[in-house]
Amino acid sequence: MKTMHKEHPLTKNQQIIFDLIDKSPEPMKAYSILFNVQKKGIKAPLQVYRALDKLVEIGKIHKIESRNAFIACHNSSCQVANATAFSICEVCEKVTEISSVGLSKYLANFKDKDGMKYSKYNLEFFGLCKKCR
Amino acid sequence: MKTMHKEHPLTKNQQIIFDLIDKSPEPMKAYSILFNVQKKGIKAPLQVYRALDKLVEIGKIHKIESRNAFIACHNSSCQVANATAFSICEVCEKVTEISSVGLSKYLANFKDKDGMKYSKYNLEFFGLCKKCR
DNA sequence: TTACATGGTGTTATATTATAACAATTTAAA
DNA sequence: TTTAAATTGTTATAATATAACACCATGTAA
Repeated sequence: MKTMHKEHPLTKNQQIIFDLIDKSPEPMKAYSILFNVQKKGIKAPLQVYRALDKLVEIGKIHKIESRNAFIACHNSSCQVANATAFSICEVCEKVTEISSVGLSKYLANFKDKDGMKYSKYNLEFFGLCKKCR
Repeated sequence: MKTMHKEHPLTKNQQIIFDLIDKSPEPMKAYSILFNVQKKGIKAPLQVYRALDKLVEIGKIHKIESRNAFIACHNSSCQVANATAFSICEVCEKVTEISSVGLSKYLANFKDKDGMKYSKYNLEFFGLCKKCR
């Protein structure tokens, strides 16, 4: 067996916000999330950001740093929470999580000149998606 | 001969801001830049952001997306403006630009399942630097 | 030369993204 | 069952970034 993951169930706010992001076909921004969950009683930015922080921490969602937006993890979750790669279309802004064994192996084993080894990485590719090409 | 780059000289604001970033041992944030150049007559955020945008565009500086901070390019500049990789220490926040031929070749040639080819990427590694280990 | 296109500047105002601080409550464990 | 840890709700505010508009400098074409 590889890694053990205690499956903490999500709290109410976390679940509401995860469900919303998970259903979304595109990355969602924090204040758009806030707007969408206000009817469910989540009224303040902090409530959103706290849930987002937690969801990122446990690997259920990822932050697309270049877009300040959040997307649900589609790589069988937690295992890759610390090793993320995305493709981003610069025209339509479609974002796709990349799952390539080759890529993740390569990056996980990458050592720089100082022999520094990394516990985590985030890679964002930019280009044109099929549709926009 | 490989690629031709017309060397547009920097404008006054661009030069002031580039010099500041270039001298800085660590990535600088926009409002810290603003504070530091106010004595030179740059008074508004927009003046800073405009210069930053341009400097990023021409490859003189890079944005560290996960930190919202800017660092001067140390990879003989423009060639790699669209292919950036950094190592970030999660304790002391030291950021170093990675120049690895292997890595950049690997990423430049990476194709995902859809055969999508990318014009650009940004990679951020996280870990502990020598000092902090 | 004139005109006109392009890119840069200066300015005010505002939008967007994110956190501080504090009190109350829930949950999980010891 | 009391204690520690995490979560919540709330108000206020910090930090990051852009919109809109008027003006100016420079290069190019008529």
